[in-house]
Order: sequence, then structure tokens, then C-alpha cells
Amino acid sequence: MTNAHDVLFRTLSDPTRRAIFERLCREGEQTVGALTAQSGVSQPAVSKHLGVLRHAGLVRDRHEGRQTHYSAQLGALAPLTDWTNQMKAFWQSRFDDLENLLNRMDQ
Amino acid sequence: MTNAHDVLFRTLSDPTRRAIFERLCREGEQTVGALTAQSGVSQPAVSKHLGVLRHAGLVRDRHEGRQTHYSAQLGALAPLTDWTNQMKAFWQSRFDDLENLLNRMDQ
DNA sequence: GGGATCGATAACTCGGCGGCTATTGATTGA
DNA sequence: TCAATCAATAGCCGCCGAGTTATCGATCCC
Repeated sequence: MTNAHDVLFRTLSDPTRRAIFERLCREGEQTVGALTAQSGVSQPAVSKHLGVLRHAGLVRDRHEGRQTHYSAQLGALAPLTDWTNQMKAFWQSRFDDLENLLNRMDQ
Repeated sequence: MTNAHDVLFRTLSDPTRRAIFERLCREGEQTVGALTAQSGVSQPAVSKHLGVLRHAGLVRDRHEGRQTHYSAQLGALAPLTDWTNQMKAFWQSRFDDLENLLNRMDQ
């Protein structure tokens, strides 16, 4: 029962992890070391967060020698925008129904 | 340092809670009893989830006799769309910078 | 008034998750 | 070759949050 929305919301719910993703969006590709320096947590913690982000498809990793570069994958945010649009659509649909009802009552 | 994004992502990260919100979006105003009947968890659990949703501004409650009606507040989703748009904007901005660089190199 | 229903609160349990340190594997360079 | 650096993994710990049952307050109906 665990769908794409679950994974996305869950992944982005942690502030530290979301901050890492935001940084990758702002500044582009970064090494683990660079990300660790500004994260306020230990390097293993950052590696774990990157693993979770990668699992959610939100980042890509590129190995270059002994360092790993991570970059944001914005396409992975699509289910999120889809979801919000769907919620708005549901809302709008019910509003339309109400409007139809009122129109019928007018006649 | 806890902003609107934190509250929203945290609130929506739980599947049970998000399902309750989705149902309110789909079907409009519902009583706690009606929500409990379909949620798969106990009534106190549902009440707690509704409390969290209300705290995030995602739902409104309306008291009528001994039952409480809850309805979705779609406006509260705005920070979410703002956030995703911002991420895309960062990405686009860096892309523009690259484009500028390439243009300058062309000359 | 008194039993019944509705929803919120209290009090507790338990599993998962985010953090840490220590270690390993791989790569670099002196 | 060997020390040093980088990132991932292992192993552990503490806490928060989602779930439960029990209870309370309030309202409805007989």
C-alpha cells in the first residue's frame, strides 16, 4: 500500500534531509564532504540522508575517484505537484457539483 | 527554525493522516465517526490526527451538538506548492547561469 | 433524571528513525 | 609502499510519534 506519495512526503519530512536537498537545488552538484560541512550533523548521518533521497529518486550520485558527487533530480517532485493538484481538483469538483445543484434548483 | 514547510511535510508524511485529509478533500465535510469508520484505526487515533491537521491549518472543525464536523482547508497547501516552485526556480536559475556562460563563450 | 452516544483527553506501550562513534574499502599522493 | 583522505556501512542508543485502552464531558433521547 506504500505509493510514491508516501515515499516523497516521508523523505522530505525531515528538516535536515530536506535542507540537503534544497542545497543541491540551489547550488547544484555537491560532494558528501561539502554537504557535511554545512549540515550540522556527522558525515555518516549525511550519507544516510543521501541514501534515503536517492531511494526516493530525488538525487543522483556520480562517483569520481574517492569522492561522490550528488545532484538533485527535480523530476522526482512531480508526484508531489500531482497530488496537490489532485486535492484541488477534488475540491473544485465538489464545488462544481454544488454549482450544478444550485443551477437545477434555480430552474 | 521550524517553518511552515516543516509543519506541512511532517503533517502529511503519515499515510493514515494524509488519507483522512484526502477523504475530506474528496467527499467534503465529515464527522469524526464517519472518518473513523473508514480509517482502520481507533477513534482516539483519528481525533489525534485531526488535531495535528487542524494545527497545520489543513482542516477546520465545526461543532454541532455532540458531533464535530471537519472540512479540508486547501489554502493551507500553498506553502507546499510555493516550496516546489522555489526548488524548480533554483534549478532553472542555475540553468540560466550556465546558458549565460555558454553564450559568453560563444562570442 | 438516566442511559446511550459522540468526541476529546489521559496514560501507556512500542517500533522506527535520526543521531552518534567506530570501522572498512577505496583512492590518492608522498 | 604506506599514510591520509573520502564516503559507506555496522552497530548502538535515545527519543518521538502513532497506536492502543480507559475515561471524562457533553449532548441527545426516552
